Amino acid sequence: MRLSDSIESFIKTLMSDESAEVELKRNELAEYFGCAPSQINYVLATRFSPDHGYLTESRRGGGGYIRIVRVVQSGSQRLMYLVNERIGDSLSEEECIRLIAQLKDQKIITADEASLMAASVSARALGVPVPDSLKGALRARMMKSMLMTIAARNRS
Amino acid sequence: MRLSDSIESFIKTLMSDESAEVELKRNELAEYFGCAPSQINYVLATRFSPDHGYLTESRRGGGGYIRIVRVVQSGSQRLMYLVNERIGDSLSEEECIRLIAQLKDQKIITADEASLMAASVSARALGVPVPDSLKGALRARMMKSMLMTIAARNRS
DNA sequence: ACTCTATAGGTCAAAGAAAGTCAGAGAGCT
DNA sequence: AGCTCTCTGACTTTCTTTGACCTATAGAGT
Repeated sequence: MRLSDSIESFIKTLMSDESAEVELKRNELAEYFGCAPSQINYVLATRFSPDHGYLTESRRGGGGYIRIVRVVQSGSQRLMYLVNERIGDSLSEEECIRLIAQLKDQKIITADEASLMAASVSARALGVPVPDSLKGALRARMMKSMLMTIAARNRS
Repeated sequence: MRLSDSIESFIKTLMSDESAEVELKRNELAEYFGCAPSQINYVLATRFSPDHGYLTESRRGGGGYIRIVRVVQSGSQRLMYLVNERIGDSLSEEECIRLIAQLKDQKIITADEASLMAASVSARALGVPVPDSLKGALRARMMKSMLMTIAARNRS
């Protein structure tokens, strides 16, 4: 069995009891598995990425930590479809507006949240000297990031 | 638990009873926590700055003190201040997070809206090949755009 | 009033404590 | 062999904590 797989399933059992969230110390975990600390980052990158349905946050320095949150759960089908399939590498402002409107219609987000999202991807917000192709990429990433956090809160 | 966190919450419980103001002795507090006095300044700087919604004043010499005041502002005042004065041409991710957390604490936005905003300005969302200086500019514009949207809806 | 001194608080740089990054070595397949 | 996935180690970045040195103020003594 691969080390990465062991670490992966170890983390998953820590999370299994419905809490869907773990906090761990990178160095302790590395010590426990007798590997380099950066191995933990590798596992995070290859098995706990947003595409896998997880969000991670961390803090450096004294008392640092890594927190992993599981996001995929039954209810968020529509959101995960958007994140993994519908939204590719680029979105126009119009496409964003359309998707946001749909989410509002489906009551996945509130009207206030919809206008917030629209504001963030608006031409006004992105009015910096950046090529249009990159703006599209930016919108796609922003939308995915926001949809993931919506999915994260909807799990319950 | 980090020392800084302990000191932070200690100060906050001192303030919690709606007085919105505490006065303390730097040396006494340091003694109580068994740390260097300058540790208190660190906590003040990193957790009780204006961005965090606090003002501090102090006096040296005999009978010296440190006073911490939680700033109370109406929602629209706060939003206008942020848009017109605090946010300039550029913001780091950390600054955004701090300002957003502040708005949530003051109940100007909901927790869900806060995480949506944080998601949109996160490094994950802005992870396209664009120079850092432009990312800062982008965050500033996105924040303003979103805050204006919030201000607009609150006027009703 | 004026000076002196004890008593606060302020600053800053350096050490300590975690986590992140990335290039390259190793291992398993086809 | 060549490709892809794993794994490690050196180096980087960020956050915390401490200690040495600096500055301001009140009050006592003259």
